[in-house]
Amino acid sequence: MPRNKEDARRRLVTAALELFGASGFDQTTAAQIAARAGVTERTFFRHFPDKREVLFVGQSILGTALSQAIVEAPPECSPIAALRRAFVSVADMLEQNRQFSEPRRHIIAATPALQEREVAKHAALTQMVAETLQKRGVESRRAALAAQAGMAVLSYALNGWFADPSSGLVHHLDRAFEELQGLSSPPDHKWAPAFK
Amino acid sequence: MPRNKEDARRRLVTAALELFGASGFDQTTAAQIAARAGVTERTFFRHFPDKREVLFVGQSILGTALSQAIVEAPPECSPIAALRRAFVSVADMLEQNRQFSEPRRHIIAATPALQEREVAKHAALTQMVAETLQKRGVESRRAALAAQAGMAVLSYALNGWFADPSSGLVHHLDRAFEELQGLSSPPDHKWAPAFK
DNA sequence: ATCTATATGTCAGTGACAGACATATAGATG
DNA sequence: CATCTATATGTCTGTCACTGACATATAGAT
Repeated sequence: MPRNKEDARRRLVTAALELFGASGFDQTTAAQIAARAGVTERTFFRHFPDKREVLFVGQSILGTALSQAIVEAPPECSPIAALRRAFVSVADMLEQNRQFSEPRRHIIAATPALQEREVAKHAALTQMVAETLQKRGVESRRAALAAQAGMAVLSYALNGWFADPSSGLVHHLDRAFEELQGLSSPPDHKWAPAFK
Repeated sequence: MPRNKEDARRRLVTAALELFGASGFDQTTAAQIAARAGVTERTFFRHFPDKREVLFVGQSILGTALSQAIVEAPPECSPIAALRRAFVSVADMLEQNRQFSEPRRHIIAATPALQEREVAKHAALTQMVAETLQKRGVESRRAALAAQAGMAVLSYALNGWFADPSSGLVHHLDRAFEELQGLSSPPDHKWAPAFK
């Protein structure tokens, strides 16, 4: 086999992360990333279909893990309950990657074009979750609605966890699902209505 | 005042819609759109920050209409109830634009780059909705969750309405909100659990 | 009739990305 | 050990999205 492909990929991701963090996404050229990684611009675009994509590796891993967990949830689970189990099952993986996703978040937060891509990835993941719910027998459009509500809960929990990592991600997930149930209650108790 | 600006805008949008529909988004160049509209490529990019944006005019109108309706909902409304009122209040506007949004949907459905932009616009709208809910006194992250669930319901209803325009959009909205409530019920009654 | 603000034209340049073709290297094969 | 091969990479060239700088045209105010 030829020159080490995966290593070049890793070098490209690392170089991109560093340059984006230092100079910003728009001010960093694909050629610069390639140069720092010791390859050519053309090689960069052989590894990633476009400049943004270098920041979105590993999304597919999360997707397949989620899919598998959803399928394996007990059949008597409601759609939301199945999603809850799945999210808890990948919490560990997410907590592991925190050191990588932390700087990534800052770069994305500073770049509209990257936010657009992230939102799209989120939507794609949601789509995959919806299709997996269908395999459990959930009707198509109902599955889509459940997936969107569930992924909203996941984002909610992740935001809370990024702000406060001291309590684990699982704890944030529990609270977030309780919030979803409380959403239709009148706004009397102004703060979280459903927990202690 | 100088040459008619708004008219050039409209010609550009029309030309883009026609060319995208005929040849596809990727195969259509910005210069071609400009030529058909009787202006220069440079002028195209003075009216639209990028090539995709020509298909996303009028989103801001919907946003402001939604915001206003949310603020004006009775204070005793739950977040979801406030959103429901707001959606119903813009249903008429949406039904009016159907002839425009119909071909637009097909073009977007055939172009990943446009789907990405649409998802982003959807997210931006959701963000605006969340911030408006906060003005009603809904706590920040709870507002975000409600906005996402609510916008999911809106999409659900719009999809149903596009597939079956015979019953009005308001009817689809009613059904969609009932679906949201039924999401946490066990999957016994396989079809919509909450209505008649 | 002139004057002005604003829309548009013109020109040149940068950078993302793709096709075509050549070259280099790790490992299989003899 | 020499060769051979699949695959990764380099090189070159081209298209197109998008931008800055500067010139020009036009509808309306004076």
